[in-house]
Amino acid sequence: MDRYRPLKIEQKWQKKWEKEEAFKATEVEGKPKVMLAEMFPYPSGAGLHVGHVRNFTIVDVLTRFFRQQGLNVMRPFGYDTFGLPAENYAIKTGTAPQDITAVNIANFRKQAKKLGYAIDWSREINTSDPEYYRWTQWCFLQLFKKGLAYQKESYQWWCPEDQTVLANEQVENGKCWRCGHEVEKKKMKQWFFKITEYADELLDEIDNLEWPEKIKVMQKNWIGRSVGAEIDFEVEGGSPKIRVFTTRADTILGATFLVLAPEYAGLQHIVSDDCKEAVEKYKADALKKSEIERQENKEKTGVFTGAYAINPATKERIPIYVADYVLAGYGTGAIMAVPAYDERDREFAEKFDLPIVEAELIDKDAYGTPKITYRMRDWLISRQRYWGCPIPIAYDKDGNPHPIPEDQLPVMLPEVKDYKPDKTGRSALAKAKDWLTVEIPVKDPKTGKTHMEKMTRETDTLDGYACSSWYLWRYASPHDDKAAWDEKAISYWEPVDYYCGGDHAVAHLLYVRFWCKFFADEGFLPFREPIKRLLYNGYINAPDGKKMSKSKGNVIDPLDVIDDGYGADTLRTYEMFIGPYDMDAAWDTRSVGGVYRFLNRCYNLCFDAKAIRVDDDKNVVVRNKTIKKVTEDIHRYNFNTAVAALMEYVNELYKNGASNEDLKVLAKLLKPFAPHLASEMLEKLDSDEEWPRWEEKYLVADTLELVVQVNGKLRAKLDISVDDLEDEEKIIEMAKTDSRVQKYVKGGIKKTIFVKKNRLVNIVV
RNA sequence: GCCCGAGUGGCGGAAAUGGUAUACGCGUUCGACUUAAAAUCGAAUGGAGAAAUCCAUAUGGGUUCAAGUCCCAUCUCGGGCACCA
Repeated sequence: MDRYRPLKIEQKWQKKWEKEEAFKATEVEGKPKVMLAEMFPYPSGAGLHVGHVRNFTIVDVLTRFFRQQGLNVMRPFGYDTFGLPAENYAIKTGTAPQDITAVNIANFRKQAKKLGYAIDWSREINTSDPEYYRWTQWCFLQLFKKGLAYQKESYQWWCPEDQTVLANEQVENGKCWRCGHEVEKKKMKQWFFKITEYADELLDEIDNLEWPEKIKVMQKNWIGRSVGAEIDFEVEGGSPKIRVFTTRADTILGATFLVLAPEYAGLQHIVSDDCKEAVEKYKADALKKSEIERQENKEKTGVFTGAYAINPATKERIPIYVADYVLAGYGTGAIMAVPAYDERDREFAEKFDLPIVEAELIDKDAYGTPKITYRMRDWLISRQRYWGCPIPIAYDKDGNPHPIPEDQLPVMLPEVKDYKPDKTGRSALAKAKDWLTVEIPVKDPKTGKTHMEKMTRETDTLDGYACSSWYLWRYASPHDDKAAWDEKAISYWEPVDYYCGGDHAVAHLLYVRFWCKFFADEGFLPFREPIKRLLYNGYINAPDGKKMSKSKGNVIDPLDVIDDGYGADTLRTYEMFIGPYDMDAAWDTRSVGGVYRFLNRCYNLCFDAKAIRVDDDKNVVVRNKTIKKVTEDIHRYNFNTAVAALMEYVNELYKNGASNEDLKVLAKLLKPFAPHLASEMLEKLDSDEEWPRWEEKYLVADTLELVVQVNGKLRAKLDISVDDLEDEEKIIEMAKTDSRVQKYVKGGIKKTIFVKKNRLVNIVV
């Protein structure tokens, strides 16, 4: 008998699948489809890590499971290639990011093939391919046309290390999500997408999604809808009114002062002359403070403006302060302080010795107009970096932005020698002098005639999240040169049925939803939510329970596991067996060996002819139970217990022998997890791969085990026939008279309880 | 501080709906095969006890014939948000 040689088997099947294009997906009218995808990876130089393998294997198990059930399945693949690591490497070495990316993609592709994934390789996409980003630019122009891509001058997060602005979602605890450097606030003119336009729908539709509750809550909190009111306060001395936002308009009788954010527009008109110096100094200090300092020091600070407002409810004169605990970007940047009802206002009042009035509550609509405010801000999308999708905009001599005409797309990334941003705060694109000027057709509003005008190109590139906001739709027609996506193809395949990832809970997963709603409104998409079901998988940590990292030297390389002789099937099956897919798990090298032993046993069962037996009642029951358990477990994403059920089945077959049908079923159920070995087995058994069905009538054996409890404690187990289960009196009599039960019930029986479905009797004494 | 999760053997973890706690795997121990080792196969394995039995699902209460599961407190760990008016 030949022994199990994973690498040999795996090579054989991978070649076959490649040659046959075995997983190519085509639309078949009227045939039910399933589309699955993982969050496409950033192809780093380090290659696949065990986290990728977990993520991709979950998708692959479902892909193969649905294929075996005869559904029309699409499972594409792609690479999210724009981003800082490639650019930083380019700056350091002078190598073009295009070249580095090509090498990394080739490596990722080779590794993914080595894992035997059922990918339709004709649907491979890459966001930095001009054929792809041409359509990213097209998407931008649609948003621009509708005013949802716009420029605004305001204070923005700036990373001094990476020399670029960042979106709110990319600032973590006051630090840059990429390099970890502390971020600063800088007043700049930047591009935004108006995601707030869709805040209500993004919030309201969360409840209808089959997504993990955790992610839904995070998105809800991120959007942060507050229902309240805006109230105008007159300022003494004829200064413009101050409008505040509050969710507690009913507490207005207790409003004893106003507070403005340091960045409040029009602050200079309010401040009295004798306070000007102090206010200016406070404002300058506040802007200088880093976000970390602001977060760490929650001690209230502030300064009096010298001005007073009139409380419209009490008609009292109340002082106006400036303090950095009021945020410029939220509400109106001004609040009415009610120290009796708000903890922060009370702290401030106590520190500055301001009155705290326990006033009665009034009708909330008496003085304000209803207003809804969101915590979410518009999405800042311009980056002062080279390695991103160029923004298809040019400026005329007055600095007005004009869209690059669609027929001139793509705006190609120019070739440059030095990828470093220059000191002016502009990206390296500014160094491509020839590229910088462009002629754009402009329509004269008076004559209606079109003439060509020389303009200067935008040198910012798009946030990488823009590129990943529509890639799922590109999968429907990945080589389409007429449109970003084909209307017919997309209405067949999408929305995506299963999307799997372990990151981007708010950013990416909110942005795709936003773009989907926009393009649905424009008539380009026939659905308003892009992802039906989301599987959010956990991390795999090092054996010591800590995060894997190069510096700690605790990284497990999945390719090493394969090449050590365990093979891809063991690696895949192990990562499914490691624990519930949505929980973090620690790598255990010895357990990998356990899974290998299991697959080895499967191999031996199938290729050792001595094992063959004929079907009888007993193994048919076990077989049907296993089919049911594995099928239901995969439907519930309980991949770990599905593998455990297969192990139990194999143990049973080892003990009692396996029939031909037993082996076929084993191979079919195993295929989603260990496709190479299962294919080898099915070939030997001369069998198709069709997913087996179980029959309820085979799930019941003739004799059953009856559990007898006394006061809820297990005291005896009796063998009874199936027919006896119908006769409650007989069952209870059998239970009572059993010798093991007898000694506990001498004092008399109060009552008995019979639970038929659990085959259980409880005797209460 | 607020909002989510989660605490079960030596370890990773099982147990939809309250109904046989500890499936499956690792580890450990013993046995078979072998000159020997590895591999493989078989058996045992929550704790205490000679046994009958008793005690065990973070802790303390409660509901119930019956609680890992439901309710109320408390503790610990992980994640998210964090002056959002």
